[in-house]
Amino acid sequence: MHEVAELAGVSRMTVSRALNHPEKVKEKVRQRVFDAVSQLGYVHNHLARSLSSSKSNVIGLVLPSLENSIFSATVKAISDVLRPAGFQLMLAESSDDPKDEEIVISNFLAQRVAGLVLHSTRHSPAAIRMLRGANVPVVENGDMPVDPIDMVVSYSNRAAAKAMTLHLARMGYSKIGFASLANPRATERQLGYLDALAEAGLAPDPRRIVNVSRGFGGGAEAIAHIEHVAPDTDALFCAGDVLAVGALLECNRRGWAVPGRLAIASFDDLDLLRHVNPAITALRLPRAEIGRRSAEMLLARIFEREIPVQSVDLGFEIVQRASS
Amino acid sequence: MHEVAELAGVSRMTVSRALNHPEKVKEKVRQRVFDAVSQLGYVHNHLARSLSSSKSNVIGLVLPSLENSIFSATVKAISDVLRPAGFQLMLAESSDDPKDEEIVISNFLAQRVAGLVLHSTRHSPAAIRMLRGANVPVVENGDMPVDPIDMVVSYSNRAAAKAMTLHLARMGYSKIGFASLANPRATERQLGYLDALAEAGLAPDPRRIVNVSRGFGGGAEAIAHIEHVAPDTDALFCAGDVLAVGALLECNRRGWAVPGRLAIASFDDLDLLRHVNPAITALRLPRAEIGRRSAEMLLARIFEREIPVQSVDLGFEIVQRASS
DNA sequence: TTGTAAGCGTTATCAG
DNA sequence: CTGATAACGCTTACAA
Repeated sequence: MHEVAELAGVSRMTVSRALNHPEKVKEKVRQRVFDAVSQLGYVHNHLARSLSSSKSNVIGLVLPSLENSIFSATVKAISDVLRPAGFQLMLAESSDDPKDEEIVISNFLAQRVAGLVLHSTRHSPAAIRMLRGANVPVVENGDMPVDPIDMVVSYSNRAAAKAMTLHLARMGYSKIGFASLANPRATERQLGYLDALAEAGLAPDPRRIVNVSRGFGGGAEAIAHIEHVAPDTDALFCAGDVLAVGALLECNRRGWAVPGRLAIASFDDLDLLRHVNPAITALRLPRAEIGRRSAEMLLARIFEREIPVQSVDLGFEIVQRASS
Repeated sequence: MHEVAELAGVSRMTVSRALNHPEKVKEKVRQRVFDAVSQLGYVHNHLARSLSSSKSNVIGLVLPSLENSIFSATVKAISDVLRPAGFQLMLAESSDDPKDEEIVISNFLAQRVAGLVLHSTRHSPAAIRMLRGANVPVVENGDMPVDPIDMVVSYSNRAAAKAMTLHLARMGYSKIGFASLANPRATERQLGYLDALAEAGLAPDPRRIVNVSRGFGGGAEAIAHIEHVAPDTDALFCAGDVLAVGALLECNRRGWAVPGRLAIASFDDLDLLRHVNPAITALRLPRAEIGRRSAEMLLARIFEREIPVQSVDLGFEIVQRASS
């Protein structure tokens, strides 16, 4: 920057201003500075800038898993809002483990991120303490938390699962099964499923609830479980889209009619669900909208604009298709 | 850090040492420092650390698209190598546009990233100049580049596509079509497809080459194209896994026998390909290995260790399944 | 509109 | 093994 200043015949301060607030520098000087910058191939040092101004332009995002395609819509949406504002995205994985999340958060705070998006609502006490102490804007994403740290943009897993189960019940299915996964969001969904059974006056039957592994294979596991343990199950609600597709493909393989032999419904609506045969009934969740709103709320807070609400429940939508 | 030093009764320098090189500080002092740190809830400032030491602990990753699930295996693998080494991952999207990539790279350089992974091999001249000038370790990923910037970990799109096409030819298919996408990797794959036709003595037929849109819908578009423009096509090689699944599902919908009416093969091997009916023949690419090796090479360079090779071609594998 | 001086929070360097 | 001092490259606050 020193060299740029010399070449442009101004002080370093003027270079800084030309770079950060071009409008505060006379047109002619600004041009000289920009010319010098490109002539010297000067690259601004954001580290020094952030340190000096105590304003960072990095946002941290913590995802339960980097392998899950479900989150890519959220990531993309966040990134799309951040880029034009000149912010960068830092990514890390919590593996749904509060201890791992705590480490990741502490690293992000050490990087002095300007804001944080956490795709989870379960945090270690230490993590919560750090976040509150750091006075950094935080958006939580994965569910509607009971005791939010700061801002929230999400939907309720429990309410959504309940709505879908009730939908199946209203369509006449009375022996509804649930294929679950080992993560806190799936656990909430299972509670919603049970809520709905109670409300619909259907007796819950533990034989119809099965925990399976992630991925398409999990869906096949669920079908095998139904066949052996509760063959009279007439509908299967899957805690994840990939599971639902796996289950459907397994039914196709076995020649089970869907929905004749078994109806299938999915939590979350991947594009794929519309393309399989039959297309799968699903909960459409506003993944992209969640990312967009999260980033916008963060930026609003960073620029000290008013934010209308601290907590946004974006809801969900049931998409009825041929599989139920 | 000042307060930590006071509470521990040492100088700031000793705190810094206790944090960064614990072994260089007497056990007793170290303990006092750590106690003070947790008592005060002190969070190390990596910005200042990086500025002062001119060593950053952030790696930048540029992906063509944040929405493509194909890349998640690479991201995950990179992250898994980086975390234990204390490095963070910064993410950005190039949209396969060299101009966008240039902006993203310049932002990363402004953040003083310690290294860069570029999932692309086409860069703007300005970007190349910046990278060379910055003297930052770079790994290129999406293909084997003709003129690498620095290090390379990849496979050859052209060679892989050629191998798969030859494989189909050897199986007896003689009217092989190609469903392509509008990105540089798909373009290379198309060249490989043409290479193979030439080598197999099959005449290339432009009617059998179709550019489709991304996603499952693109696969259906390809099938529609074949039906109307080149109905005697006996095998379809898809430039992407999602395309291949879309094509297969569309065949199922139309009642086309696969591979009887049309064989299908995929570039890239998603888990899903094994679960559809019939399972789809695919090229298995070492996505995770690419991420792992890329991160390892970057770290080796950063720590000034010897790297055995600058450029690694990890190859590919043909997985023959029921669809061909 | 531009410049001067001080400092952001850390670490490199060298002395003790 | 520990401490004093001077950077690191920029911006804030104020002065001209």
